[in-house]
Amino acid sequence: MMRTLHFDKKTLKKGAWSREEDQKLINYINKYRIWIWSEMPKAAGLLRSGKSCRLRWVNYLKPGIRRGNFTREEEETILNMHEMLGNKWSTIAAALPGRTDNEIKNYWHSRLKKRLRKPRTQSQASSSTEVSEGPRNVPDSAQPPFSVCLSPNTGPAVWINENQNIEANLGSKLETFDGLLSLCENQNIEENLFLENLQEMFENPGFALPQCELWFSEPTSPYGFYHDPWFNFNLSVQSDMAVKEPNVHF
DNA sequence: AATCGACGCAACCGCGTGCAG
DNA sequence: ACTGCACGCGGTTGCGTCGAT
Repeated sequence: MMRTLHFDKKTLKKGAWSREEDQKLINYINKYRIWIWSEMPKAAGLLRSGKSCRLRWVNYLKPGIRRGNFTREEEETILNMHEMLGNKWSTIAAALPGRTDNEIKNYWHSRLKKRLRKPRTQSQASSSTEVSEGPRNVPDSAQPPFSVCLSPNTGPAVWINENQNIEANLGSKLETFDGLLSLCENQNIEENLFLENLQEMFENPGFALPQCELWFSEPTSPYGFYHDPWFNFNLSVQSDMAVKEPNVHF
């Protein structure tokens, strides 16, 4: 066999990437597209490990990567998904088109984590519960009954919050708003604001569920870290990525 | 103007997993 | 079944920047 390493580790360059290195990587990938990371650095004329090349491409050079400030909606998607999933950065990144897991992870550690420790006002935070790493430390009595994830890949799934991220796959796909209503009825989800918003999306001709990923959750803790309406109803729709991105898989 | 600490971000490291031989 | 490599993910580090003193 086997695939061989092409560089002595001692000769590999580390640290910040130069413009020239970036350009070599971009040129190579634009030209050949399909590669084996461990072999491509040599072919591209780079004295880097495949790992380093992959990281540079995935986190920085890949087309479609969005940089700069996170929107409020993105922040809330991160907060809600982190509450449900914990430090599953790649999963969270999949719900935020153009954002990388590394960027989300950095953003979490540098900004959002602190926000969780600082409830906005005294009245909004009735307890002085310290928030730790991982899923938000919400008192059990304050947990919403469950959160729902609709994914074209997995089908609808319910996270039962009392038991922390236990997934109950409902085993059927939702392709219509009526289907969603049935789901909510079956699961005793009360109709409220989020359903109205979802209906608009289902009825939008440009909206095709198989190409979308929806995340939403029941209104969050009454003990509250955030009580604004935009937080209580958080929804991220990932409808445009599959449509706009060329059908190329790296 | 110089120093220092906090912060943000890019990159590295180590580990788990999957796969080929 | 076993071995070893590549890849992807999450944790961590280190450097550059900026603001306070």
